[in-house]
Amino acid sequence: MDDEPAHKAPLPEIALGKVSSALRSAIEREFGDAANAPIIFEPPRRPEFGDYATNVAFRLARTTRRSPQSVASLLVDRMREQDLDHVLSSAEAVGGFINVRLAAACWQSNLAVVLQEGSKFGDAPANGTRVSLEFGSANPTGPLVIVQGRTLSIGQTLANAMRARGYEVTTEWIINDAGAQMDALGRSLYARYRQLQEPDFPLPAQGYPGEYLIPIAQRTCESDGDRWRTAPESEWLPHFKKVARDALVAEQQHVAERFRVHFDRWQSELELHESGRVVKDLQRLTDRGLTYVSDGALYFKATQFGDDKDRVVLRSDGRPTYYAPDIAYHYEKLQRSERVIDILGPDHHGYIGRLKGMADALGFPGALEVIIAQQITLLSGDESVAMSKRAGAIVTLADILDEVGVDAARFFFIMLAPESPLKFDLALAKEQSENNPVYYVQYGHARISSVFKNARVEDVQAASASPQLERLVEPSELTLMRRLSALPRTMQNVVDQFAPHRLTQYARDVASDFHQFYTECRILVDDEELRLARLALCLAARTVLARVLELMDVTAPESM
RNA sequence: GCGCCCGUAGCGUAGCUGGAUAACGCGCGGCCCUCCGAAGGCUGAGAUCGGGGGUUCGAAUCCCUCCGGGCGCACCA
Repeated sequence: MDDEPAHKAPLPEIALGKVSSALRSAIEREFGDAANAPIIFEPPRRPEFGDYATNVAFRLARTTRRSPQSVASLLVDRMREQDLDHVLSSAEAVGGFINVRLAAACWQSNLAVVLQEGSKFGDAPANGTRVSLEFGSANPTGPLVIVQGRTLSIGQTLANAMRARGYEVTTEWIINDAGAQMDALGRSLYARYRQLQEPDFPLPAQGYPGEYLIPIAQRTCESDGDRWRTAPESEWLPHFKKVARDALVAEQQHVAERFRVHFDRWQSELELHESGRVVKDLQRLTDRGLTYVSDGALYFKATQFGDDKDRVVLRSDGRPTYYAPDIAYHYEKLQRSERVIDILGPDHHGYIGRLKGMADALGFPGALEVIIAQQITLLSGDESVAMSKRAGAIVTLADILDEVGVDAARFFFIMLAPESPLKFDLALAKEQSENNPVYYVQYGHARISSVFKNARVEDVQAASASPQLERLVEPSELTLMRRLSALPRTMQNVVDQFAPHRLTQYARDVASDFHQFYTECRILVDDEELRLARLALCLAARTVLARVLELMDVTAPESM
């Protein structure tokens, strides 16, 4: 039972476990094991209700036919008869809830752990689960636009958090470089190329009118001259498709890196076709009797796996649909991962059914999870801004980065729950970038750093060795310590719920608790024990802030 | 018509497996720098949680229904 050194108070989780088992035995003694209600302690909303609270008395009230408050009072009395002084500073029954406050020493022990683990605090050991996380995957027909900023931010932050919590994550992007849209792209580039000589040369009707193809056309002209002007389409089209595709993919990769988003794999759809895997994996479905031919087209029996309707995979002319290479792509991902996660835009939510159905059909039921990131409405003041590539009006992600910077953009894009629509007011983002909450958090980090600059070097070193932490008893100190201890739980929550916005919330909470502590407690006091203890708390707070910012790929400045 | 997401203070949002007086930021009113960074802290006003039913000891949260807004329902990608 006593794994911990005797001189140290148990960590909060362990202390809470002791409180729980004491409560459990009190329940059994009073009500017998017929009343086996689960005891769940959770932090209450309001701090005056203690560190943790449980509603177990409400559940017991029914079976025992007593009021929740009388049950809670009785149980608290019984708990007080047990020796819990070393873990509990108070326990009381209020309105049917049982509220407990842990001994300050438990939080101080936890602070020592933060100091000891440093930048690793919050990590979980490897759990042997391989995760494929796909996001981004914009069509290679234009520059990345603002909408992609959201999926990129969510995806990368989720990947960071999952890795920290022990998952083996592969981030991936599929390049949709096959199909009719690439013909349209090739023809659009060709038109831009011709326009260098003949300004009236028409853009194709279904093409991409954005000006971003012009510099690519100019480069082509510089390298190739006008040799393509007289060539037949059968010759120039494959060339221009490839040139446009390569240039745009390179630019997308460049912007992603600038946005601090990194992909482990870039999968070309064209390559899936050319390697024969698309056809092979369709055959796999056919072999299982999961396809049929109707009106000359090959259908996958998606309705057998919960989809609304069966889905065409091969058109009546033999060409595969968009869905076909996705089967090959997902089959490969499913084979090498325990979990496959796709982050898609809202325009793809009709696609979820057939994706999951396909995973089931291929023998991986439940392995595929889909996150839908809702739409961004782009505004400038009161006016909406067109974002359609086909309309030619583009606000690129690179533009946004130029305007507000990577830090603010990354933080902003994950501030809202993914399923919540995001209104991005360009004018506001430009004018009020200083009001962005990211600066509040970064300021906290810079402020702590500043304290260390003012402190003596020997003190800072001594502080990292967990000095007299029992001197930390002020309310604002305890609040901050409790907050820091929530980092591992918060990170796990981000991972389990696909909720990166909890990270931004937590970062603000940590900064807020620190600022309050800073206001109420002077750190560099004459009393050496107290000074070192408070420096230790600052060190831990800075560690946690830096960690959270790191998970979001936002910089943690020493000064600003 | 069917499906998915959203509707919480003037604005933007949070609210995790249902819990105690619904939280945070911006904006608005007031207060706090002889002292470690005021990009900060404290405090006030401001919410019938879109409407109506239901389940429950208890509902912003779950169920039904209606109303708004967005998106999707292809042999497009």
